[in-house]
Amino acid sequence: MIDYLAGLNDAQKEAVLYTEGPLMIVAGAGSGKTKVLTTRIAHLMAKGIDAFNILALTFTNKAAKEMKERVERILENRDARNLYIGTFHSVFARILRTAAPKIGFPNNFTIYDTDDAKSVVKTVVNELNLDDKHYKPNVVYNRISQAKNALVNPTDYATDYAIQQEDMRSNRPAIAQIYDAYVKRCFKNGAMDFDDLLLKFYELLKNFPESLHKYQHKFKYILIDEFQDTNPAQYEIIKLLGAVYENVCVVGDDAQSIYSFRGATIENILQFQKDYDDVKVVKLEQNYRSTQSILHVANQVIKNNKGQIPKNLWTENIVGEKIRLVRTLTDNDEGKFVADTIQEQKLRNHFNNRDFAILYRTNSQSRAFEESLRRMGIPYTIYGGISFYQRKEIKDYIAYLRIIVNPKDEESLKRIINFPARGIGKTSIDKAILFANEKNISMWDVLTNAALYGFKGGTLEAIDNFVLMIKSFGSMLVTKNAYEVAIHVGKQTNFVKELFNDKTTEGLARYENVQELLNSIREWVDNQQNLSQIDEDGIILEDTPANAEDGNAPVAGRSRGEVGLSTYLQQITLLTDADEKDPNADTVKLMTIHAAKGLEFSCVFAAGLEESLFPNAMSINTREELEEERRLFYVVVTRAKHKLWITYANTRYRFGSLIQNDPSRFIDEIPEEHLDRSFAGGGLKNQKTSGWDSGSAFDRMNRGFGRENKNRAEKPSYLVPTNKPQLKEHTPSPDFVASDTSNLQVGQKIEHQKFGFGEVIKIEGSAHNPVATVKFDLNGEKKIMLNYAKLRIVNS
DNA sequence: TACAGTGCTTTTTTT
DNA sequence: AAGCACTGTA
Repeated sequence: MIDYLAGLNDAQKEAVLYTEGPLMIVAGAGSGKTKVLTTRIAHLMAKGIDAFNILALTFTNKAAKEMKERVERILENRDARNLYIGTFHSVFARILRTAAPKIGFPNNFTIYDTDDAKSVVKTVVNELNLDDKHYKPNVVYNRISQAKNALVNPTDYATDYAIQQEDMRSNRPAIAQIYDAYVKRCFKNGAMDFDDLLLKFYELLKNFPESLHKYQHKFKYILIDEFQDTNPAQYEIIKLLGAVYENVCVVGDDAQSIYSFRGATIENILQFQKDYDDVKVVKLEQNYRSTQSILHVANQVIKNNKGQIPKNLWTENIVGEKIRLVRTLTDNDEGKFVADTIQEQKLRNHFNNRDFAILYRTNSQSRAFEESLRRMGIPYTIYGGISFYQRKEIKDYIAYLRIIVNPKDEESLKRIINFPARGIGKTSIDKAILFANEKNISMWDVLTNAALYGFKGGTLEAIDNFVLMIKSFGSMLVTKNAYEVAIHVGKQTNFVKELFNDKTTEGLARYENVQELLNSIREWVDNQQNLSQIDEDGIILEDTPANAEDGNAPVAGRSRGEVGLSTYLQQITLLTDADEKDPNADTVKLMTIHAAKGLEFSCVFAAGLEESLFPNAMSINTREELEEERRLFYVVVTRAKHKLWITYANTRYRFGSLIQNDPSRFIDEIPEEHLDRSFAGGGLKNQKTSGWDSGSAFDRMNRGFGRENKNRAEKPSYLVPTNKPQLKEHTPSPDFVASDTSNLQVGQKIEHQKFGFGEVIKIEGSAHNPVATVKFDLNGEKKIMLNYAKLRIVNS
């Protein structure tokens, strides 16, 4: 083993060597947190602790994978394969896979992703005869999720005064009822949602002393990553697991707590110190990642938050360059600027694509960057957005596989019972569901006795055939692996053929996606066969590299679980789109700031620094929300190693119409001496010419981002006029004040800060979201969303 | 029953 | 701008 302590600073060493008793590591951004965690694990094992007794929990698969790999690298052997390193969700899911019957769930329980869960909410809302326009699945599901994360069960929910007050205030008094029905329905379906994976594991520990005892003694050493993002459910689980040995090591940074919307509470950091008498606290304050400039900016901004844990993050790195603050006229210009700058930096400074990240607040911002990067021929990868497994055709295919494993799963059953069309129409489906609800049995139970429930003729025949088919698939589970079953299903159901026969472009894409799914299942089976090993719980240890020579052959005598469909389904639901992508690929990375937590890049573009976008309009109502936005800003700044650009646009498209935003308040919090302001794109004030091709704009821009490109012959693309109508800049009246536009009428004259004077010629859209069409004297007709735009009514 | 056309909502962040 | 649900038509 290599000398793992070499290269650690004093604080890091202390955190590694303090192995017994509760330990809290306050790890500033870029302070070597992962290094400490992985070294600590290596140290534990060097001391002779059995890998089977070490549990490390992370929030993302990515983090788990990295930790596993780095421990292996330090140990230089394969002992790491026996460590429990994984996300909260995946580790608990694996344990629940064997323990589920104790709490009334089948071993083969289905894991519902967020879409599935919302679909169940919708079903339940409709069955309760409530209006799903008012009880929006999104809203209701979030509420339920919050409750679960706070360990509030339906009964508590219904009787908690504060919660009920809140639901009354939003005029949704029936959420308690929906929550109750939702839980019952999931139970009936033999399904757990993401939150249940925590909640049910907690219940297992709480209600079954023998289980608690077992895992308390199994996990003698516990490590928790990103502790600031744990929710109460996770906290209580950790507390239970660690209660005997108290060897609990938590690592976190209160300044990077950005998941409170998902139920995380910083309180856990304080609670941790209360729950154990003698918590050792180690602060990691030396930053190895960023330049001094970047770090100063981060430190200065976060100072505006109240009540951070006092710490002094410092670095020995060079001062570095100033942060470039770039204003553009539109979101598209912002995209062009970024793509152009990347191109230029690659040429001048020999960066690779992978050195760049474009980070933003919301996923919808990716489009402008995507377009401009594509136009420049710069390879990029977008993280976030819909994952492969969320595509409709993939979800449908997987619904078949789920039904085979767990026929009680009504959500999946409804998806595929009539696709491909087999003569079981909506009327029949509704009837079956009705019977199921009346008798409190599953829809599948109704279908298997269809004749009993009065189904007749062609419908009865169709149902019987369907049931027979699914049952025949089910009988394959014992002898066939996931791939064999999946292929068989695709053929027998005509699912693949149906897609193949659709020769439209989309149909072709769907067919290819399904082929890709099948390939990935085969790949998974191959991998599992090579390297799976099963521990005494029957829990499969994932991602353990093949190593036939060391005699660790897969444990014999088990069912085909390790390559079986059930295991496959369990793990793909917990996969996110980030897990499908290679982080080392030489591409520019595009992702939300949330998704970028824990990552670092040489060059970072923090985009869309505008009021109402960042900080987001949804999060400026309370001090707590705003501070979380500020922490988010702290996170994005500290992702950068060498160069940081902060960009914002004066106008951008939202829901198809233009809106105008002020620069983010966070920009004002950056010390001016660290900033290098510039402007990219046309529309300079007092500029008479209409174009973006004016020399002065170009000069200004040059001054803006560096002298290097002075000799540049060609104008960057965003300075070249497009065939779009040019915006004629308007200087707002000195007395410009936005008017109340709730009663805006057709025919009224208004002034817009950017577009100038104009007349309202149409008002459409809904009452909550009115859209005015305005004919501007200078700039022609534009659609303006009144909820966002600032207009001054000139006359009435 | 299927689908084409219409109108309405959506975008905060995710395991 | 786009996706979704609803409606009316064939």
